[in-house]
Amino acid sequence: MSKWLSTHELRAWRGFVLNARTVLSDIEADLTEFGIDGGDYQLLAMLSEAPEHRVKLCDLASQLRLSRSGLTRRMQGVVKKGFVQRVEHASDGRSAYAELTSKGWKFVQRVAPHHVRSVRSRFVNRLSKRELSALASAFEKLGRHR
Amino acid sequence: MSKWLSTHELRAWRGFVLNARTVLSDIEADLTEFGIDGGDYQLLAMLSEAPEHRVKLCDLASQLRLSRSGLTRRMQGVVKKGFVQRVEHASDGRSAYAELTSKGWKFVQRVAPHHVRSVRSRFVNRLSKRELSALASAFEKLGRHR
DNA sequence: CTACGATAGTTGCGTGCGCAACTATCGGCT
DNA sequence: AGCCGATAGTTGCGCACGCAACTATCGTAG
Repeated sequence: MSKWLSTHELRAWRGFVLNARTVLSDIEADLTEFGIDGGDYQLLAMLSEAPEHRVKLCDLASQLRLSRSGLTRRMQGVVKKGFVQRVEHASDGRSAYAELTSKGWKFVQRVAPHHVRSVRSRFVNRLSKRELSALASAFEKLGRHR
Repeated sequence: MSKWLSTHELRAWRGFVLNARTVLSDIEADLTEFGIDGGDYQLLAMLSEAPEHRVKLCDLASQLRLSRSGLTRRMQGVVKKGFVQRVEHASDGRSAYAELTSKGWKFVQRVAPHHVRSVRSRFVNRLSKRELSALASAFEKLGRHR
């Protein structure tokens, strides 16, 4: 294991560190016409896929890779927009749920196809099948270590 | 081309969007003991590799995927730390260069091996050769579209 | 030479985030 | 029952960033 990165290793790392943010923020920019940003979309997407459209706040924070305080502020936004409501936990006075409202659910259904097109044109369609499946397994490995 | 993402496509996209930031900030966290963050390191690394250790500010901004104002603030930090000096352009009164000081150069040489170890342990070593080369070509493609 | 669009960099402002400190609640141990 | 560490969520604060507006300079067309 050399002191430096090999050419391949460096290309992968450099490409990743330089371009990852850019791709993400380009795709995020396509959401602004709907009045939300990427963080809001991720949150709504998580709730959409959850049973009963609700997730405990602390679980939501870790699924979204947000700090607890970060999620608190995220929630303020989507609650104010009427897409999510806070539901107190029945038996645990500390916890609460985030629950998709029907307005939020309709909103996701309306926006998702546009977002999917955006992800296709800026990400999926630019990559080969081989690259896509390598990325899938790579980021699953990288995410597992936590 | 379906309205939705296939399983593979979704795994790649979800993995990427959820884990990319985390990996980056974990590696960034390993730099705090040296008193800099990832943005500073990238800037210093760019200068280290440039001829004469100097790059025009506007080129530096685009290489680092920073806005011009973002670079202005970055520069304030590394200049104050004494790692970089600003050099006015001789014949163009608008432009200026960022140039690595000898202190900055020594600093990079000292920190780089630790950073490489960090990148290895949190990124390179967790991935297979196949995944690495797929990532390299993938992010080069994604970066080219701008 | 002058005028004007383009380019380089800075500044004011708003935003999203993490960290640390705080409050409130829970659950186990004695 | 009472205590205490762990857990859930909020708040104050600071930071890095982008956008838009601004200044200064450049280069070119007339």
